[in-house]
Amino acid sequence: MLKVNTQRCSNISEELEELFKALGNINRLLLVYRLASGEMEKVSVTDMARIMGLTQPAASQHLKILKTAKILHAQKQGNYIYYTFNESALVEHKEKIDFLFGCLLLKCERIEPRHREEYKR
Amino acid sequence: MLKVNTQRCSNISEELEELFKALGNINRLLLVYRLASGEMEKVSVTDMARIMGLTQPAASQHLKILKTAKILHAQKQGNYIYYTFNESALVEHKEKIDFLFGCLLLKCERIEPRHREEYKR
DNA sequence: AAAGTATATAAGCATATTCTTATATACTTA
DNA sequence: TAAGTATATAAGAATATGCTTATATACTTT
Repeated sequence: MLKVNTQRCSNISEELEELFKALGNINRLLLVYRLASGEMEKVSVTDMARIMGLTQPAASQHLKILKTAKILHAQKQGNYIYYTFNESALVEHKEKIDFLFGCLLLKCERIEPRHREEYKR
Repeated sequence: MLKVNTQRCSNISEELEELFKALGNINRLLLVYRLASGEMEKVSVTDMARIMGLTQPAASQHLKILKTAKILHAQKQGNYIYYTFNESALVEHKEKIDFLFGCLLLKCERIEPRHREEYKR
């Protein structure tokens, strides 16, 4: 039998829940893609509001959620607070996702093919 | 400059939004971990209701969300409809996540270290 | 056929999320 | 100092999510 630490799964679940919730919003996810694509390397509240067609408080609230979930972090530069990727935290997030999908895809391989036909009611 | 297909990012965003929303709920995420850990290899509505302490309709609704997001799929076996991992879709989900985090972590490396000190208001 | 079991769905309530407007704070510039 | 700019937060409205109860469907067993 595949041995997996159940306690670790439970802890990681709570940590991943926040990450998935933060990324489970189209405005936040599109912003992350803009940063990831290299289109822009940092974003201020004003930038996000303009780019995503949001009001300033809405953008501020979205960036706060991304910061709390440790996807972005804030750095003051001149007159602006720029949000950029929180590299160290993102590496940890990726490790948790890889652990989950690793277990999960390994598990798929162990299920017998004869049980795989889809059931449609 | 790092070249990334912006249209692909936009399409993947909408696909990933549904995945992240589906996984951004503690009951659904814990269930996925139970399946991923090997603790159980399939789950019925009745199983989920019992295990997670939910009513039968609540479990049915959660499993529907996981099915719609192509994380699980349904297969009838005997008296039960069992939900198991949707392997082919999960492989695609993982590729999208790897694409996002790949761009994103690559982007991190390009940001100069001097801009990395955290700003706390 | 009637009763029991598994699942799904509808409708409504409770809570959470996302937005808005209004306002506050910090800082910069005229 | 006063005005302007960037950001945050508070409060409330609109919408979405997650639960409940009630009921329907499909199937199995007595």
